[in-house]
Amino acid sequence: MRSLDHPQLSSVSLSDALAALADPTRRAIVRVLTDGREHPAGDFDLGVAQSTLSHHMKKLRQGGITHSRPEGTRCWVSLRPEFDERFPDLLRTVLTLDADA
Amino acid sequence: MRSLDHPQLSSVSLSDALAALADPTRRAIVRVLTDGREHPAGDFDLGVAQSTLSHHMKKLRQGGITHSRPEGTRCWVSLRPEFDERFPDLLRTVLTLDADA
DNA sequence: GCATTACATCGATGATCGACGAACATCGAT
DNA sequence: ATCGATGTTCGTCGATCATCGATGTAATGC
Repeated sequence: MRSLDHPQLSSVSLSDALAALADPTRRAIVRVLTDGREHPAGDFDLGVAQSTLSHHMKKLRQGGITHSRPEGTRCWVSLRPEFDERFPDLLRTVLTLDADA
Repeated sequence: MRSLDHPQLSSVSLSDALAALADPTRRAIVRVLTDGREHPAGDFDLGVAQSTLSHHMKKLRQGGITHSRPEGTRCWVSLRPEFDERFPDLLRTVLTLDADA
């Protein structure tokens, strides 16, 4: 798999990040990733077509939230640790609210 | 002016709220409102047409973030205090990040 | 009454969204 | 070399978005 685009965190706007987090499917992905580990993209069975999942992964990458590391036929996804430095408290706050909802 | 629609806070989803906050023009409106006072809608000169501003006001209402109170020919806009109970810390976190950006 | 003010709503436009299936690319295994 | 598995990308769809100008509406002022 060709390597994937990851924006510089400095070029990710708050609007980008919030828009990425505004979708419940994507928040579900992020919640899984909060265990701090890398997950194969196929781990996320969220009731959408595979191409749709790939679309959401792209949005999360572009929002600076996740990192995708292709390895062999698989694609390992994890949170970008620098996201928390760029937007402190945002992820924690949003995920906490989501869990309550 | 006919009275305006304000959703029950319980029926506002986190997705609704985040989508409302994902737009920079709307965040600019919210930031002004954090002084805790009511502002006439006309106070917000954000470089968009009047109809566009009205559209953003509607999105903020539907996101449960603001309250619009028509009085005479004017429309007084303020933050909904219950929003913070529904989504604790969200507004503060987002606005803090926006100010830094 | 009539004009003005302040805002909402309508209708249109072009962009983007989330969704899908199909096609493509890459890799591991046979 | 072929096959199957894993994901990305493409093309398309209907829906929604942000924007505008024009129109509608209700209250105020003359």
